[in-house]
Amino acid sequence: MPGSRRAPTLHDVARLAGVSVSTTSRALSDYGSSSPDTREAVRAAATQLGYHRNSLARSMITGNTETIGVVCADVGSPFFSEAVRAIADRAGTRGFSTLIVNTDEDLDAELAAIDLLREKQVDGLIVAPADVQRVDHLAAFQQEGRPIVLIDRSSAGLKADSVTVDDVQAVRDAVTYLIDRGHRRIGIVTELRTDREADWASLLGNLHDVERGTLNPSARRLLGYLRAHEAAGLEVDPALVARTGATSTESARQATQRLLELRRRPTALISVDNTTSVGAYGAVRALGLRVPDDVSFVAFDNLDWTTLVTPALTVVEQPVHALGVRAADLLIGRLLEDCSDPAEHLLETRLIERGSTRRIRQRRA
Amino acid sequence: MPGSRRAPTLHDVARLAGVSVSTTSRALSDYGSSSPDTREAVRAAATQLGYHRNSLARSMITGNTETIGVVCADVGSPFFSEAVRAIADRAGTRGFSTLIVNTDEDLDAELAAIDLLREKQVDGLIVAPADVQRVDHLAAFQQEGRPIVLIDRSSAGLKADSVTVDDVQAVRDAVTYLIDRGHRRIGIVTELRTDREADWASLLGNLHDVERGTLNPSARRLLGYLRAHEAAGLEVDPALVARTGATSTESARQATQRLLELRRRPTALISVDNTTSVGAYGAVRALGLRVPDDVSFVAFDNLDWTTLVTPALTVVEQPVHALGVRAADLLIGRLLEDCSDPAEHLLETRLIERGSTRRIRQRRA
DNA sequence: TTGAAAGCGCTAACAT
DNA sequence: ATGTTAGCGCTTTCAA
Repeated sequence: MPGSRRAPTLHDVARLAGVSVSTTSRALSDYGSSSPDTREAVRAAATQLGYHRNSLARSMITGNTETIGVVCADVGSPFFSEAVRAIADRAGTRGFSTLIVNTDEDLDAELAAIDLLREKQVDGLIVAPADVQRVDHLAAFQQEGRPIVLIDRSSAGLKADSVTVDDVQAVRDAVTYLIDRGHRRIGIVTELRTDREADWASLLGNLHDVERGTLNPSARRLLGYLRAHEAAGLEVDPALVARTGATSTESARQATQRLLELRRRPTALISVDNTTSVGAYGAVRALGLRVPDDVSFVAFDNLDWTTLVTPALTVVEQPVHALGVRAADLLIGRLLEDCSDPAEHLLETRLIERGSTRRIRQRRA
Repeated sequence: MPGSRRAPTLHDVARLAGVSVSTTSRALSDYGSSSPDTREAVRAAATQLGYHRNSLARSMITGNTETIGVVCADVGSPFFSEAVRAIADRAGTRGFSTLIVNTDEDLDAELAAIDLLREKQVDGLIVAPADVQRVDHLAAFQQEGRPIVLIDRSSAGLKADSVTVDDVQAVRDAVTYLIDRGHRRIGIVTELRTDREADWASLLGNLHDVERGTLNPSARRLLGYLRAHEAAGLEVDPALVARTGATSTESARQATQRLLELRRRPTALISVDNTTSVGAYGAVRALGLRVPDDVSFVAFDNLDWTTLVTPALTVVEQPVHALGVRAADLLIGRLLEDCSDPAEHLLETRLIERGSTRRIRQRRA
């Protein structure tokens, strides 16, 4: 590189200012004490040389980097990008930087990410774990004295703060909303990656034994769907659960398409996140179905586009920005002082009624 | 924090393995040479202690952190979130971490971001400058021997690689497409922040003197609009340029609404980015206008939702992911070896025809 | 208020 | 192949 001259160090500034390195350090970091005169002189020397502190060296001594790591599935997704935006901003105003790693919900990638971030000496982590049941690596990280805050998911296996929405309740409410409007065949499009989750039928038996923090979000949301049915005394037709195995709109589209081609087509559809919303709505459109005349639709997440389609979609809104801010605040709180017990922080969702659902007359059974 | 015992260092591992620190370092980093036996012993000791290297210490010596900084307006936006996703992934596979800072297109925030990243000793920067005309701080950063790659915008004031699309041409083509289909009153919704840009009428005079790298993207896209008209021998009615002063969909919505309420309403509309697309399309919907019967519509950026509305929108697609990958590769290339002259890398856009434009019969003047 | 000296955890010459 | 030594740039005792 051109102009690759060595960056000026404290030493250089000290020499120019005619004082010692330690005095220079004090004058610049205003810690300890230094006379106004020296401070002035040092500052002048620093500017003259274009000095910038090397925070690596500082971190080596202080033991913290003022950097937090964010580990999530995909910063490219609407959910995480907004959350990360909130995290980075909040952290920034509180003096912390943000390192990002994507995992694509892959556990191995997550392991590697944690290792990397540990080596970079991040002070703490905000994580959306790929699998809330496999969190040993996170526990190990905590054991090293570095706090973790979970976002979007909580884990029964980890004593850590978590910032989530009550998604079981959110979907339960949304499905109840549909049931109240006469819907009896409600399709749900959800992502179930693990075998245990895919075997959701087994959850039906012991619906209430399912602990918090043992299911990933989309499985939890399915649980909300099941509970709504149970509460209404309705059976769930397994055919109405469209499972996608991977995080892709295309996969969701296909699963939804199969659902909508059932002989007894569902009269309503609910999705559980951005991806399934886009995929499911895409399938509805591809089949030329009218919303809400042919099928009612409730989407998860209040994205821009849900107000741009006709009719605008009724959605379950998550306070995404607030989730990020809260996660950042919790983590930094722990870093700075707070030694209270970890807690689960639940933020409120909101069902925003728009035009994509309609009341239907129940057919007789 | 519980379990806050000091993390094991090379020293600890060395002692346990019964060799010197430098041997340990060599064995672990496989640099220099070490016998298989020692390597084995050292590895064992390391695992036993749960040793993890401190890359801060390493960076202090090697002089690089294997970390790149990304400075953009908003990781929460569809464009940057996808670009950042691509950057982080590519960088990750090449052994680099990614620090993110948002600027909201604010120059002061950008200045602060650069300072911060410099202190954190990032090896290089990928930047979407808030103002392509004010890049002294970026030049200074380069002077310190650290490379910068510009993304989404190039700057005449900076000798740096840039990865962009030819947005002038892209919009010019899109507008020409509309003109060819008989449109004579084409509205454009664009963001012009600087006075110079807002005074775009002056650009009309010396259309061809406008250098690359002196206009921000949305102004460049306006330029494409102007050139298309010029090439077709058409006058531009200034009333057809809806200016939004800030990056917000609401601002774009309002500007578009005013445009659509003109006595002589435009027969077609083009937007210049995500924000203006959402805002403009929202205005169309709010006014109850039909696309393309009442107004044709071409959106910039091929977002999910553009295929979910009816009819699906004709769009100008940018290869967002590829922009990110290329930017990361260029930067890392510079970091590793490449000393060639900086270049402007133009990736191709594509006009994807869908159903939102129609051919109209020209009214006689 | 200031300076000298120690050292954070590691790598890189240089000996051996 | 291994150990010794000397730092990287900074903060932080401790004495003066």
